[in-house]
Amino acid sequence: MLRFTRLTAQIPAFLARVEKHSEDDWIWIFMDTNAAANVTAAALAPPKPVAARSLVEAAHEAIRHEILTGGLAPGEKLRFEMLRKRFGFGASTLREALTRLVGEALVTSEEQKGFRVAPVSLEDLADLTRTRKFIELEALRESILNGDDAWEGRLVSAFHRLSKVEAKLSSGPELQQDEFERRNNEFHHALISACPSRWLHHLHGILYQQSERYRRISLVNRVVPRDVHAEHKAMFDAALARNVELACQVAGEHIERTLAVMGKVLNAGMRPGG
Amino acid sequence: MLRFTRLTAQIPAFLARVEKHSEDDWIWIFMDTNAAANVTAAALAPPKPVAARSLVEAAHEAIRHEILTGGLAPGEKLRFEMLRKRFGFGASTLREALTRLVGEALVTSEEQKGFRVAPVSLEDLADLTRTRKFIELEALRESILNGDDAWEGRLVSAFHRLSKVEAKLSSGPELQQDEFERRNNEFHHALISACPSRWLHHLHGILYQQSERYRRISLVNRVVPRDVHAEHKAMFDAALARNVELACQVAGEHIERTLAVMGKVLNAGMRPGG
DNA sequence: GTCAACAATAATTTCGAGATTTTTTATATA
DNA sequence: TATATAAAAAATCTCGAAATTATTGTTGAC
Repeated sequence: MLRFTRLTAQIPAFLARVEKHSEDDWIWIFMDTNAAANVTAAALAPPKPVAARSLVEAAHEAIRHEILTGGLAPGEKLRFEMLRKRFGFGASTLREALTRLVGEALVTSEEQKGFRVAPVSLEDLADLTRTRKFIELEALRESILNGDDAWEGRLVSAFHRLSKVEAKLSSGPELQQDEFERRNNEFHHALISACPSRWLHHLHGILYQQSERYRRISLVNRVVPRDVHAEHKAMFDAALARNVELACQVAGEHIERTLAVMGKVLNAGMRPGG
Repeated sequence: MLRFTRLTAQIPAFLARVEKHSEDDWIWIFMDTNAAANVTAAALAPPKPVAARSLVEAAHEAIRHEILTGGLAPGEKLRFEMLRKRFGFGASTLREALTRLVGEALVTSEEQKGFRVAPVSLEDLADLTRTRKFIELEALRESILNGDDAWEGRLVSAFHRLSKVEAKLSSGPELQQDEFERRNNEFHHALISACPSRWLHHLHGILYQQSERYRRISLVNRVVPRDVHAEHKAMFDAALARNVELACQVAGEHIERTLAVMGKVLNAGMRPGG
């Protein structure tokens, strides 16, 4: 855990402010990732709170967030000099953070030639979606069959929290995107949380994070009106009713529809080099 | 690529000998991983040739090999001082190699508390096998449906090479284990190589490497007689005949049987702490 | 004008020392 | 004896410089 002594000794450039909450033992580091970033005059996202136990973890989270939100573009070369200026970490620290991201397939690396943000493509999106559907439906099936009262409790809670932020999202500005992603993740994870297979969860986690990347691209420039809340509610109802076939069918359609929407956005907005 | 200047400048302790083959551009580094290892008087494995483009890659390969073959035991703490003495790499290099292994789930890490070899268990083996079957059969199905002449060629070649080493394995000593694993991998990969999904291949790769670890444990102390060659041949024949259902059934049984054998070995040989 | 060899520049990779944190040991107190 | 606190030891984590490699630019020969 980071203590104040640690933070005062080396305050990296990326730090916006530091807070100590009395409720727990964590130090919250608010990162202003836009401060040193070469972003255009777009609206600045609010600082993302990160409870980091080490600088490598902080660097990992910071770079991951930039990749997911597009601050670091697909295919972009990740030079250490640039990353050092932008985030304020040392070379070895950055290197280890990038290696973690390679393991998550968000970054590619070639020996002696450095790192790049993993590219995106329509083909990859289609393959990813198809594979995720394959994994997620199996996990959902097992989860519904194994779900107990605690599972139902998690599901009800997650659905409620998601519904609240969905309501805000449709009316207000796009400030809530990080929060929406968090709760969306929470809901989808709750659905399959009673699946007993550790490995199925592990694989699903990899694919889900990948698809989050595409989802955020299509979220910022939404072109197709869509009632996501109704889709989530249908999944929620079918799961609680323990109707395996219906739940899988609805979830499958939900994933497919996401592909359709994202496909349109990518197809319209992607440039050859991007 | 490593040049000789690089090697002569810093010859790590793990180097046994260095060769330059004229046929290609690689420098072959023969690592004597037992030299500095605290192994007992067990029979020394022959040096494993590794074509490394960087020291991180060499360290990654070396440690991975030790974990797969049991030279580093499941659950064992991986202290940097020990690794430095044993392999001869610097701290940052080792750190990055371990981070790669964490991405492959062969090593676990806890912030500020270091790295450990990932544990093994009967539960994990059962879950792993079940998940691998799920993924591999789907990939096999798609592969057979999409396979062209080139795929058949790869399959015939891989099966032939595997058969040769299988014959040697049953008669001779256990010197061929690395080679058997390589060709076994080659054969199983050839079977599904016509599956067009990149992500299915990616996920399968993760699971296959994990199961290799358990397989090697059961190989060194084989207790159940088994005609592996016949099983491989049945898979080979069904795949070439484009009989999807039969191939999947046979492959499924093959995976299940492997679980049964490994389960017996683990159950008999595993100690509480190991 | 094209290509190869060479020099200059820029990037990645590696190492070891110092800073920080965790773990162990010692000491005091109830 | 058990518990809490403090000092000592051992481990991890981080940084920046040095070594190595890749890339770019230049020159000269054909």
